[in-house]
Amino acid sequence: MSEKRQQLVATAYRLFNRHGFHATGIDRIWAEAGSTKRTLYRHFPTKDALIEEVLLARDREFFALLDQRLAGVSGREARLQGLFDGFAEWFGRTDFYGCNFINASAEFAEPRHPVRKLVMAHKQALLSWVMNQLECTLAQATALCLLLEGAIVMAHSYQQPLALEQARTLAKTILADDGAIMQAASHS
Amino acid sequence: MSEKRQQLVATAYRLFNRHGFHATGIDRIWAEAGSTKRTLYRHFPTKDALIEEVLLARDREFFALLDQRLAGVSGREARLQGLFDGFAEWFGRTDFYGCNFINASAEFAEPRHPVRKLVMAHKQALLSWVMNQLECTLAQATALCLLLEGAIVMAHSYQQPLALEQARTLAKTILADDGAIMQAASHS
DNA sequence: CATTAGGTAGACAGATCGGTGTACTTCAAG
DNA sequence: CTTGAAGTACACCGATCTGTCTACCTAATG
Repeated sequence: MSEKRQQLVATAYRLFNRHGFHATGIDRIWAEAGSTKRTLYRHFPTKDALIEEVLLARDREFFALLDQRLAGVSGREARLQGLFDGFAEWFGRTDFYGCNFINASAEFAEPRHPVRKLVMAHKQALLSWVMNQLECTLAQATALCLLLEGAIVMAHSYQQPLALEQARTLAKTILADDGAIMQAASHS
Repeated sequence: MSEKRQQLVATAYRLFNRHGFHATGIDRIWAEAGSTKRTLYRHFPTKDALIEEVLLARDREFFALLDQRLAGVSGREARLQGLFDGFAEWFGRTDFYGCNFINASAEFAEPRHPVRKLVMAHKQALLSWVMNQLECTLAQATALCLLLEGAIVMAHSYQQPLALEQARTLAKTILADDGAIMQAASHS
């Protein structure tokens, strides 16, 4: 693990968040990372490869943060609260620019594009994570993810981060219901 | 209203959807619209102005489609069903690329950018539209929008359009509750 | 000592970007 | 008949884009 490589990924992550993937030029990334173009291309063959690396790093960080927040917390309801507390803190950050993977979906729409596959893999991983960590059915986990994604959009596009609390209330009823309500609406 | 102008907006809308705003070049827009660069710049001073016009047109079309679907439908529950039916049809279209305004948020993050202001205006309009058309409280409308936005993300980024049916089930309980549940979680 | 990976510096390429200039045509309204 | 708006065709501009090139430096490892 090279130090320059990490700085390049971190800088790219920050710039991609702020300005988007296509609007961020390679030159700005290596310049702000305090590196050179040759070094960047030594580590990443193309810009797309750098984008993929950034998303992979964010995927790891994201789940690490969630795991860390739920570590030692027992009880399904308490763990649900921990999950939403984590999102609340995320939304409150000054460098919150929505979900990187939702944003990536906006710029890479073709289903066969590697970036798009990373998006779907990340979201599928989140679904599985919720199902495992909150010990619920697939239908419940899908509904919970729907609420979380909705809250992200409310925070980012509506600029209403507090809608998360409504999602939290709904989430509690979903888990408390033992899946009775959601089972009927599950088609996936 | 010029014919060429409409073709330019329609083509730009299609290309922006498929490839994103920054990844779509001006040259491709006028070429595929069967026009010329000079004509494009006669109608729109800059590319950003074209983007804004495209979003404004989509905003008008979006609410027109919703109004059309709810025309003549009476009863709050039936109107809610009509709204979700409209979204279901939207998700099923082959040219579904998620919500243009959510996507615009990904590429234009600065709050003072005109495009970003259009996004917030559109989402605020949707919130008001839901509140008026479904005759509900602000808290209920916020929760319903959260469910709709969540369903959009599930359809676009998760590739699970059927999660919309879970949102529909939750939405019914929100409206049936007469706002009791949501009132407690409302902070906005 | 030799090899190799990582980093630096800066030029360079070919393409594309958003946007402008000029000159000509068409056509409807005053 | 004249004016002006709309459209066409195409050259052109400076800037920026991703990516490659050569050449040299440094440090660790075998």
